[in-house]
Amino acid sequence: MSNNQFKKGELYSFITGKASTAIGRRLQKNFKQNNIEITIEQWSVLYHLWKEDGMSQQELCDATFRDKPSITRLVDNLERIKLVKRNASKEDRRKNLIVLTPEGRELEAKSMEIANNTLNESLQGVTNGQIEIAKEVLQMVYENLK
Amino acid sequence: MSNNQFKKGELYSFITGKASTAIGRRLQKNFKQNNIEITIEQWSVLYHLWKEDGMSQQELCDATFRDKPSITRLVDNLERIKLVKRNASKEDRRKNLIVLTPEGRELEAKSMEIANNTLNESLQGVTNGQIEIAKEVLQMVYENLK
DNA sequence: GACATATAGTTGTTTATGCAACTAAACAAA
DNA sequence: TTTGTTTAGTTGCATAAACAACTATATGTC
Repeated sequence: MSNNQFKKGELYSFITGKASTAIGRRLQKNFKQNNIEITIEQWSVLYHLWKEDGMSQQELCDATFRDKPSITRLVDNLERIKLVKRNASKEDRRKNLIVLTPEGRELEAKSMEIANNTLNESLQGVTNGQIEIAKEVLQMVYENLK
Repeated sequence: MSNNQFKKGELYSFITGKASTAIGRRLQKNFKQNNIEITIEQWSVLYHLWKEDGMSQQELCDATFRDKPSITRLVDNLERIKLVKRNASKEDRRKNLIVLTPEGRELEAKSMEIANNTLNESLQGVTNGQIEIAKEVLQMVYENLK
């Protein structure tokens, strides 16, 4: 702790500033330039549905680190622009299963390509080892605060 | 790039999810528990004013990685709760110099103590070296995307 | 079965963000 | 001085977040 002290000051700007979300904003910008009219928040939901269609809203909360109201509204908006649909679960009538529409499924290929390109652009000059450590730190922080 | 590919998938959740802002949210929670009724975004502005009072809004934009409308509104809110005041610059009448009120200055000691405690809590088990690398990665990403 | 409790999701309110369009002052060139 | 450009800041609009309060269904216990 005492050892960390002198380094912490510089961290505050990153934590409270917008630097940590720079990639997300660039991703959204690149989507727009390619006529993909969704927000990164919406994309983060679609991303998990592409891996596993028909997740419940609660599962989407856990996957995206968001709370329930946030997911409710993201799904609202995704439903409004017809990329997903809420299907009532037959096993548990409290649950909505969120399923992709054909339009929602169609977005995967192009948007993943843009995402990969954006990530390459963002991580230029960053080594694999550094990425691993940065990920570990984020994970540990998240675990510490859970 | 090709080398990074397999690791990138796991990154998307962090980038688009809320894990990267977990410390900020915990900080805000800890403020509230100590009856400090400000948001972390407001705190991020105050933090820079404590180091240098009388910054212009543009300087606050650069320091906090925020755009001008964001700072306009953060200063609006900080002025409304009487923690800062806008002073018109005499040298350049386009500029507002943002100065702390006595109430604003008073918040520094207690909130910095809470921030330091929160950071210690968040970074438990993370070594200095790891913190350094995580900071470097964030900095490089930010530079890459500037 | 009846009651308490946990889980899934929604709604209301306040604050912040991203983007584009705007005003006003400063500066530069002719 | 006039005209054009840059810089500082504001406003409008849509989306998202945090938090608390809410409804409805499921589950566990007696």
